[in-house]
Amino acid sequence: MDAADAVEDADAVEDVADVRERLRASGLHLTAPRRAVLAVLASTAGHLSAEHVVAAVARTEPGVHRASVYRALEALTDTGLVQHVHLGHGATAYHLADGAGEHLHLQCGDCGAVIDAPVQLLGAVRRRLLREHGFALDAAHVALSGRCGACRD
Amino acid sequence: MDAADAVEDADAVEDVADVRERLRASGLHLTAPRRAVLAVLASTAGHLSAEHVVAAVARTEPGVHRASVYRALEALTDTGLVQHVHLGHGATAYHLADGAGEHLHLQCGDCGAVIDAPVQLLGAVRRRLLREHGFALDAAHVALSGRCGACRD
DNA sequence: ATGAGTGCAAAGTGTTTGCAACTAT
DNA sequence: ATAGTTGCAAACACTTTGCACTCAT
Repeated sequence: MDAADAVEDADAVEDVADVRERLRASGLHLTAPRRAVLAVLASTAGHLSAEHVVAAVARTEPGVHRASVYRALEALTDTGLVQHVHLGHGATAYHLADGAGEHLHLQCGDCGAVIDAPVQLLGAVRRRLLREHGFALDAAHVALSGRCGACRD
Repeated sequence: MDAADAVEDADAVEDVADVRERLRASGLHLTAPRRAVLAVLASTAGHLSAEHVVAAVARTEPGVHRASVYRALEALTDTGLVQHVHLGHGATAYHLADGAGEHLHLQCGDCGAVIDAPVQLLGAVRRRLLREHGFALDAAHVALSGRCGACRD
């Protein structure tokens, strides 16, 4: 996938046919709960907890059960459409997989805010961990903890 | 305080009088649950979940309640005697604050193993985050996620 | 048609809290 | 004496699971 379906302004996951296609590749169906979950994630720039998604989905699709949202998030993660970050403090956060590539996450231990940062920030560390510890770092999968500028008054 | 106290090795946290001193500095008492929790942490090199500590404490001090262990871990953390790491997968892990200084943690997403690594590994990243994002990284507070050498086969 | 997916209720972790009784200082 | 602490039970937040039914394909 390159020039043809290259990344435009429009987010690829908002294209229903494309989503159905990707799900089909894994033998999965495109259902109302999954569509609703994707819509919620697409409508928010930030990182949402599963419970937050549950609440948001309830507004447009009142019939959708909490468990279905959790299962939808899992299925969409498996297909690569959605990604999640484990936060030290609080619940797992979900966001659409942006075509641009992964980003890593900084979480403020005081206010809880999650800040995005470029992955390459840990590039050198990743190489060193691999070489010296045989450890293949997945930098985007957990948020780095610390204190944000606003909270360091 | 019995004769056995004289036999302890150099580890400061194993010195009961010293521990009492540090707790006192915060107006805290040295109690049976707290002593038991420290003993458990001192007897294990690795990182223990709160529930693991609960189980271990139950062996020597059957009367100690689960809630007291959680509260003891919190109190001991506040005084700096104990530290904890948030793991992406699974419960928070506790360990004694080693006088040598902090170390950071690598967790394998496959086998769950927690590997220690030197803090300075993230020294450059920490400086850069502070300068470019105003973010004060606490590198030891969450485990970095990835896949360990043994699981990459 | 048929396997994938759903809603529901219920259970499972991991952790916290209100409160009366207790104890280290 | 008097904070600080405990045990207990119950609540808590987040997430998973078994099951019978429904739906996308």
